[in-house]
Amino acid sequence: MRALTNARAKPEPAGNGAPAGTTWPVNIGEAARLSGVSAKMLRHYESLRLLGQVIRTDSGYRQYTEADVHTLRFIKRSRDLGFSMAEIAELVSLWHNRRRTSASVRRIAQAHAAELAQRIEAMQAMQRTLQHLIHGCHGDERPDCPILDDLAGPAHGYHSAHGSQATHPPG
Amino acid sequence: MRALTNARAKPEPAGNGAPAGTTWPVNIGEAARLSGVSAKMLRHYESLRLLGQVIRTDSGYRQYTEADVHTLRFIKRSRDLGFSMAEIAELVSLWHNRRRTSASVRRIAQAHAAELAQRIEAMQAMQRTLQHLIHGCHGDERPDCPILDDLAGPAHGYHSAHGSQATHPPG
DNA sequence: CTTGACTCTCCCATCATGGCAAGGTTCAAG
DNA sequence: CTTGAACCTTGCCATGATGGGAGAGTCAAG
Repeated sequence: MRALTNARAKPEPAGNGAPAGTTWPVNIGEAARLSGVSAKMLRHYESLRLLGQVIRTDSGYRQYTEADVHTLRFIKRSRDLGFSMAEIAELVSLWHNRRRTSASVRRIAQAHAAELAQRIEAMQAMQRTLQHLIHGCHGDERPDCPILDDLAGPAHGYHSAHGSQATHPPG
Repeated sequence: MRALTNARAKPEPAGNGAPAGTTWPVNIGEAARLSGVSAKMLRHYESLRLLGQVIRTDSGYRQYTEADVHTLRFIKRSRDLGFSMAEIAELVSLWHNRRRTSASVRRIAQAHAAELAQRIEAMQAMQRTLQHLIHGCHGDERPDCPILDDLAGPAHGYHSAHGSQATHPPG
């Protein structure tokens, strides 16, 4: 038992973005290399139904077609833009659906961008406070430290903006 | 068996930030309320050795002192600034150590701020690309969509910045 | 046939957090 | 004293995306 179940007969010329001498379909390692996604993740994505059913050889090896690898690149690029797997599942589905509307795609992107903006803002708020605290700390060998004062202080929510007093845990 | 192992005898006046009639020590629920950290997390932090050993009643209930709650507020504030638990462990340790140097505290804050900056920048890069793609998508009922084109395209790394062509999965 | 590279499936870990279940404790009201 | 509500306990499982590893099977070249 070692004949391939599908394809592998004709070494198609490959016109996508793969190295010249690529013969399709490819094993998981090659698919990983071609798509920039780890083999581990390929299996994971498959379990999430992002790839449709991947064909197998008789011995159970996964065989990825050009279309699969193209989809994997799509997924990779989407991940790089921060989309969640759920969102990517939608995007892939829309990509495959020729009766999609660009509005539905745009909606997903917009929602993601909005959430991204929110997270960025939250992190920037942290950043601002941190910078303020860092700026106020002399950073020498002495123990007095406005950073600890702020973390410990009841000077809560805002940055307290004045010199340090006692900064030892009570008790 | 229901006498308390420790304390609870004298209702100390409480001079920290707790509601007026608070008698120390308090149960986990009250400590959670006072610190803004969930009871679940209190147990978790304890398992991470952030609190020292919390005292118990004979029946096993945790008893939090004012100092404990103060530390919990410290932790909460640190979490709100995005510090990891590992970093917080260090910060708490420094806070308790009166031979600390402010430099060591500052170093931790600085490192965190730097990582934060990096993550913000990465997200902003995503954001920029997304905004660009969203901007280029008319968002109507037609299927043509530069967003999908980009995700699918070999126009990789950058934003391709021109109109859509074929955007169907190959095969 | 052996060897090394590759692949398979499972299970576990991350990090901070939440949820649920089954059982014990406390305390006030009846 | 009993009962019930509200609280507490431990323990396990789940998240989301990813990595690591074990143990076993497969493949191609020497």
